[in-house]
Amino acid sequence: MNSQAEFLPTVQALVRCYQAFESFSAAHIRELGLTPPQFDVIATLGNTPGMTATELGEKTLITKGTLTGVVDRLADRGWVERIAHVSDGRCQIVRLTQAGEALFARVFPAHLAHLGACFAGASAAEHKRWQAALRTLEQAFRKGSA
Amino acid sequence: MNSQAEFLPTVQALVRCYQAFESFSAAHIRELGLTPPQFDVIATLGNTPGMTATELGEKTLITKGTLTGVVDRLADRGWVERIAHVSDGRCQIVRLTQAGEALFARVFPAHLAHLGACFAGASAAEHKRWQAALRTLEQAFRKGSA
DNA sequence: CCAATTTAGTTCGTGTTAGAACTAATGTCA
DNA sequence: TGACATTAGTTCTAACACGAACTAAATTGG
Repeated sequence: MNSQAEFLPTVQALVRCYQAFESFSAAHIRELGLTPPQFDVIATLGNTPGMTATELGEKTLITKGTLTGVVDRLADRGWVERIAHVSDGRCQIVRLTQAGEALFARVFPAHLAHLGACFAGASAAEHKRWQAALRTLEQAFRKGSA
Repeated sequence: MNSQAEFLPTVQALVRCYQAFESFSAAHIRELGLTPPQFDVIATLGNTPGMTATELGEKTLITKGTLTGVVDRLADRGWVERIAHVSDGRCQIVRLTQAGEALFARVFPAHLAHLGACFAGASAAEHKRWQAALRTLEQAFRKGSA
């Protein structure tokens, strides 16, 4: 056990860093007329032939109950469609419509550029450091939950 | 501009790390009978004489519209109370009740211990590395949004 | 082949989230 | 002092989050 909660600054730094990213990213996504989960779904479906809802949920980290509603709203706007699975009657394939592909082509590069602007001065070595730190920290939490 | 979106792995690592923390932390908080924002409020008010709702929102990163509802539910359960500010009629002080203090004494150390278990093998040097990385990364996002 | 279990997705309840519009109290400044 | 702007908090809407209960379709074991 840790004596004096010396890990608290680490946790706080993680939360603050994530919040900074989230608000920076979400503000731009909203300008594009989407919510963050909607953008995630569009970005995940882009350049694919579609996938099952379960698979989509795993990639976007959206739980299945929530995903139903997100896909509903995207389908209402004509950006995605649900298609019956060929061999498994329980599954359905979610994929972009033509309008969805057009949306993807418009918003995905724009959002990448928006994020990329934060890293204009970052070296490859710095990215390595960030990734190494984040991965060891992630492992600490996964180890804890095992 | 970055040539090939070399920053994407960094962003993905951040999101994955945060999600790992969040799900590990939230699962325990729910076992304690609270939601994460409720826990944040209780933890922030603990060992203080109370504070204004605005100040509480700044510390917990909960926006004011949301905070109204969170404090409502905590007040319904008798853990916090709203008190008129002495000199400023617009403000109110939110503080723990006696039951709230007892709750704080029970859940705050328990949750710290839960989080601390993740870091049983982490050295002080490792914490320094994590914090340094997270702070420079946070700065990148804040610089971007400036 | 059929009962029991598993899996995919929806629905439901409670709570959180952001932003915008709103009310009330306070400050500012000419 | 009185119009004007600022600040604190609430309310409202649309959407998301999670877990649990539910339906339907597949799979498995005997």
